Order: sequence, then C-alpha cells, then structure tokens
Amino acid sequence: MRLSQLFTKTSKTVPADETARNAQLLIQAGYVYKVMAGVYAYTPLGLSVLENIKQIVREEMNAIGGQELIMTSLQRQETWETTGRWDDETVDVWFKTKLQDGTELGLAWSHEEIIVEMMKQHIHSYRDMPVQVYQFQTKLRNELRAKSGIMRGREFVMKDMYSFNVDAEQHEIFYNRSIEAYKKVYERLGLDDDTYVTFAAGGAFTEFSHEFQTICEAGEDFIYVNREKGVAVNEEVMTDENLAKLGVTRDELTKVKSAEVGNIFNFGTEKCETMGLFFTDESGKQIPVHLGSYGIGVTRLMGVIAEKMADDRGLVWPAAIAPARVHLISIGEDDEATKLYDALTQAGISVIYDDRDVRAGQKFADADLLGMPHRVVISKKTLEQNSVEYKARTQSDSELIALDKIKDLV
RNA sequence: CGGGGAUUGGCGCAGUUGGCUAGCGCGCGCGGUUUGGGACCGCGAGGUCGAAGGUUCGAGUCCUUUAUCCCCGACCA
Repeated sequence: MRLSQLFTKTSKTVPADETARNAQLLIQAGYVYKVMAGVYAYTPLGLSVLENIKQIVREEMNAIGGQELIMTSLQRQETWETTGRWDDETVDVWFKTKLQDGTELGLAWSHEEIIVEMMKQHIHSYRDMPVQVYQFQTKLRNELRAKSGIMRGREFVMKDMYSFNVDAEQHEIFYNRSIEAYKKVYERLGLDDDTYVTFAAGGAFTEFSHEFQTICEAGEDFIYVNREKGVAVNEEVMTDENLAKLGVTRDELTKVKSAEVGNIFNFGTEKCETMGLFFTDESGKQIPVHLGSYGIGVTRLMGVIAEKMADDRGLVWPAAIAPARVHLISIGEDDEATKLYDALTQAGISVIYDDRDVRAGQKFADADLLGMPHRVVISKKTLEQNSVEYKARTQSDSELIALDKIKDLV
C-alpha cells in the first residue's frame, strides 16, 4: 500500500474526547473512526488488523474441528421467548426493532438461542455429534455505558463457537481442546505471557467457567494471579472455599487489573431441553443435547493489543497482525524505493510505502505512530553505501543493511 | 441509571464584569525558499459558537429546556 493513496490521514493532535489510550492512538493513526460512543468504524488499516486477528482465530478453531458459518443480526422474538430471554428485565442490553407490519425483532446481542434453533434441523441422532460451529459476527448490545475505546463497545465483533455433544463426558473432551486452542490464539497474538485461564462464576451447570483474562490496566476486571502455579481467579469467585478447591491460598495471589478476552462456558442440557433440541441415542431414547459456548472478543483483543504494546510514540503491532510487515520510507529516492517496494511485494512481503511528498520528519513520526514491525529507510545517504537503513519498531537505534540482504531480514 | 466534567472552522484550544466585522496553533489551497525526526516566509479559503426557546438596544458570554461526548460508580449470559 502506498501511503500517498491511502485515504486516511494521521493526526498530530490527540482526540480530546477519548482518554483510553487504544482509542486515542487508533483514531490518531487512522485505524478507526468513531461514529458515536461505543461504536467505531474500521478503516483500511484497522480492518486489516481485525482480519489478521480473525484469521488466527479461524485457523485455531478450524484446527479443533470448528465449522464456520454466519448467523444474522435480525432475530425472531419467538426464538428468545422459548427461554424467557426476550424480556427486557431479564436481558437489559437488547436493541429491538420492528418490521413495517409491526412484528417485533431483536438485534443480535448473542446467538445462543439462534444456533440451538437452527441445529434442531440438523441434529437428530447421536451419530450427528460431536459437532461444533462458530462465526465472526457483530454483536449489538445496548450497554448502559460504553468505555475504554474499542474495548467495550455497543457494537463489536466476536467469535462465538458452540459445541453440541451427546453427554457431559463428550462435552468435556471438546471443552478441554478448546482451552488449548485458545491458548494458541493468545500465544500467536503475543499475549501469552499476560493471559491467564481464569476461574470465574460457573452458572447453574458447573462449578466454574473459564475466562481468558489478559493483564491490562485498561481492563475492567480484577483477577488474582499466581504466576508460578499459573492459576488465576476472578474476584467474583474469591472465597476461601473456592481457593481451597483450586489449591491456592489467598496470600499466594496478586490482584491485577485485567481484560476478559475470551470465555468458555458449559451450558449443560438445560437450554436444549427447553428449546427442544433432542437427539435419539443408541437405545432409541430422546435425549437433550449438551451445549457449550466459546467466545473471543475480536475487536476487544485489538484494543487490548493496541493498549498493551503501544509506546509513547505510537502503536506497536505484533508481526502476526500488523497491516504490513514493512514500513518503507523514501527520502528523496523514489525511484530506488519503488524498486525495493516492488521487489518486497513480489516476494510476498507486505509493505506500507511512504511515497508522499512530505518531509522526512513527518514520515518518521508517522512510521512510529502506525506501528509496523519493521522500518526501512532508503535515501541518498544509504544508497551511497548500497544499503538501506533498518530499524525494528521496538528498537531505538537503526542499522545499515546491504540492499540485497534486506529482503531476508524482514 | 446516580455523580462529576465538557461541547466555539477538519483537529487542538482562547475568548475578561454581556459590547464592535468571533481569535490562536495545527491542518488545508496558492506562490517562494527549504529538504534525515512533524521547516520557514507571504497570500488565501474555511466557523455564527451542540440544538431549541427566552432575557436584553445588544448574547459565544445570562436564564430554561434538550442532545451528545468523556470520567467515576452501578451494570456487564
């Protein structure tokens, strides 16, 4: 991508109506555009990051047998009434609308009931399971208060997966595989050091659910962690009784602020029973399906990564999700720079090429702000030595690299 | 939803006890000089001051209502 062609512009000033670091930087760098509180549009650079995160999640979900689909944002009232969750008193984040004939519709804040309804058409026998499906979908939630930039919005992208199993035992197998898959996702995103599988409130069916919490000052949860034992506990279940079950004591744990970047949940059979999702077992009996739900907040993850990795000069993206690997700067040597741009691009290396007719200082400042992992500068000075200047975004000093070596380096 | 703060060109801001054609920086356009960490000079375009109503000879400044944004709290299967 040539920066001269990119329609988004960077801003020298920090937006005054944001205090969350992720929102300030993402807006300043032109990754997102704020439409209203808690509602952000993703411009080409931001969309690129989002898609890269999704791709990592997708690969790991596929690896454990997830089948991707996409559900809808418009939902039927009747579907939610079967479980009593259409009521605004029960679910306080509903956005609702109406067809022109007056029929009430819900706007998707979750897809649990929807997927169960759909699976009634596809699951009939024990032979049809195990099966798990997932989607990346926009969730619409009428939150009382949006905050922390893209980390808690009223409209956000979530990966939600659902598992359908014949019994608790079969469910357990996939549930455990999903924990491992989630760990891989956070590892690939560079968050594994600070992300904990956290014991949280389990609901009606299990003692605990598992949250994936990333230590982050801009988060809204408090968890208690023990790094050595790799144990983390959500504040909401911090009782002596629970701690004893988990084999830790209060004084071994440190309280930290964190952001929930994933949650896996065992629904048991109640929802399927209520909604009429039954299968026939080997003996011909009708049995309710055992349901599991597995979420990852994709846009929130982007916010957490922006928040955690940025420095005082701007964004710092992990190579795995950066919009491009290389930020190429030409200082008055557009012909040579264009040659290098073409060579790198043809080698399959994604490049943001600053070919704009602006001063060097502005190009450097924007390279820092935009946050690609590798910066390559080509100028008269470097060409005299048949080389380019290289600097990783996280380094403070640059080095000269021979022109024909740079491709291998990045 | 309770409490606090804010709203003035695209962005960031200043506007005395109400008083003249509403300013400044950045950005933008044109011309020129510059060219390795957000250059400089000159000229220029762009706002009726969140919205509605009111007080007044006169309102960005005062009053009422209202919308939106941010923060703290409550909430967050």
